[in-house]
Amino acid sequence: MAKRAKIKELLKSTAFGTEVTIKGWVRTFRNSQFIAINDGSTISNIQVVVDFNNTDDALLKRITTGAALSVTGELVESLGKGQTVEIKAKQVEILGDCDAEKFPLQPKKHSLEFLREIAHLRFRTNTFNAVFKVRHALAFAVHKFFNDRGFVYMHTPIITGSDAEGAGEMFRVSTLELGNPPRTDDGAINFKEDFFGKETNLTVSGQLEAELAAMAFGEVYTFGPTFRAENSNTTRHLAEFWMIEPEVAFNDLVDNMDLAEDLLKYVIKYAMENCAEELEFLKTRLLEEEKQKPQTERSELDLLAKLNFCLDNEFERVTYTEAIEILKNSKANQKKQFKYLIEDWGADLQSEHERYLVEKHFKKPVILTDYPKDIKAFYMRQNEDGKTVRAMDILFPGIGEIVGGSQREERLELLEKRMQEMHIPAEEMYWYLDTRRFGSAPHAGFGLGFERLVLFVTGMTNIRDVIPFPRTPKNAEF
RNA sequence: UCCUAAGUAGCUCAGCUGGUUAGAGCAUCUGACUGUUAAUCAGAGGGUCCCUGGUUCGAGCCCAGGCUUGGGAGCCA
Repeated sequence: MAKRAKIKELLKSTAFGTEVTIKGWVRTFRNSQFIAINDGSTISNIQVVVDFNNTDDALLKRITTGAALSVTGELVESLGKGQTVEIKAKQVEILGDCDAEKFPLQPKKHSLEFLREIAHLRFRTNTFNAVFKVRHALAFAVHKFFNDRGFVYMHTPIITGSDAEGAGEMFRVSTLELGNPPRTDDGAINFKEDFFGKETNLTVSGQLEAELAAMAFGEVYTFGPTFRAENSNTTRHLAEFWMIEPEVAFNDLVDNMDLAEDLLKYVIKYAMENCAEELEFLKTRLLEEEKQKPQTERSELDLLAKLNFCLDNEFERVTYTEAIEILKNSKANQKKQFKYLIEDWGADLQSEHERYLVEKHFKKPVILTDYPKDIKAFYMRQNEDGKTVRAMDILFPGIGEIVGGSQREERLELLEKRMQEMHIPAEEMYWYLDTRRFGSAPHAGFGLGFERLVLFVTGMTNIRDVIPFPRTPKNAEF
C-alpha cells in the first residue's frame, strides 16, 4: 500500500490517474456513495467516491460520521460541482468504528457551549481546526519574532516560593496531608515539613525572574503557563493561561511600546500569511454569527478587515491623564451613560471606559501610559511628578487589556520605599533587589496574554474556545 | 464574588392562564432512491421536563433552597 498522502496536498494536486492512500475521519457520508474525509491537514475535506454496487453492505454500514478510515484509490477529476479533485475508491478499510448513535458530533452546526462540554472531540470540527491552527501559528510567530531579534527564551519557574508578585490570588503547591497537616507549637501549619520546606505556589508571572535574566542577556522573553486563582467568570479570564513576557535592559517606556506594537503586528501578519484559509473560514463563521445580532451590535469591519486595519494603523498612544480628559468631556459621561462617571483624576478605568476609548473615540488599538502610581504595581518606574508611574496598557477592541507593562524602577532607594509603602516584604525579595544593587540599569518589559491575542485574531468571543482545555472556576475537566 | 437570563429527546428549541397520553426541526434506526454537497423521500424508536423540598385535587409551568451554564460587572493578561 502506498504511503499516506496528506489531504492538503492532494487537493492541490493535478496528478490525475495516480493511486493514492489517505487516512482520516469521516465528516459525512452522503448517498451511500460520497465520503467527505478530513485528516486535519487542512480545514477542507476530500471526497471519496465509493462504488456501492460492488461494495459489501456491512462495510458501507460502518462508514459513519466520525469513523477513522484508510482509503486507497485513484485520484481523479471530480464529476460533481463542489470540488475539483476526488478519490475513486479501490479499497476502503475501517481503522476505527464510530457508533453513530453515541457519537455526539453530527453533520450540523453545534453551539460553542455544547462543544465546550465535549472539548475532547471538538478538535474534529472546522471551527476548532481553524482556531488551533491559528493558535499554533501565533505561538510559532512569537518565538520567531524574538529569536530573529536576538532575544533569549528563558524558562522561568512554574512553582514559585515568592508570594510577593502581587498579581493576584495563587494556587498552593503542597504535598502535605490536607486533613492532617503538621503543626508548629503555636498551631500554625508547619510548612518547613512541606516538600520545598516553605510555602509554595504556582506562578502568576515570570516577570521578576525575567528581569534577573535581562540584567545579563540584555533581551529575554518568557512564554509559558501562568496561574491565577481568582474567581473570575468572564469571557476573557482563565485560571490557567499562557503569557509572553519580554524584558529588555536599557529600554525605556517608548522602546517598550515600540516593541509591543511591533510584536503584535508581526504575529498578526504572520497568522494572516500562514493561515489564510483558516482565517477566511473564521471570518465567514463570524459573519454568520453576527447575523443573529441586531444591526447596531454588529462589527463594522469583518475579521480580515479588522486585522488589516490593525496592521495599517499606528496604535494611539495617550497618557492616563489625557484619557481622563477625553472621557470626562465625552458625551457618554456628560449624559451619564457610564455606570461609573468620570469625575476625578486617580480613579481606575472601568472596562466601559476602556471600551469607549478604543471602540468609540479612537476606533483602533490604544496604548495608555503613565497611570497613577496608586493603582499600579510596586516595580513600575516613578515619574518626576511624584504621582504617576511609567506604565503602559495596550487595549484592543473587543478584548480590553491585551498587554500590561512598564518601565521598571531601577533606582534602589525609590524601589525600596515603594515596597515599604505597599507592604511588600523586601527581605524575601533580596534577589530581586540585588539587580538594583549590582549594576542596576534602566529596563522595561510587558506581559502579553496569549489567549487574548488568539481571541482577537480568530474573532472568537469566549476565551474558553481558544485554549484546548480551559481551566476556570468549577471546571478542570479533561 | 455581585447582577441577570437560562436548564424540556443525542443537538437546537416550542410548550398557552397550573388540567387528559409533553411537541417540532435536525440527528439516529428501517426502507426507497443513487453524482451527492449538512443529499432527498417515507416510516419508526427516543424524555429523571437540572436536583431537593414545598403549595395544590392536580406542577414542565407557582414558591424556597441548591447545582450547572450563558451574558454583564469586579479582579486582570
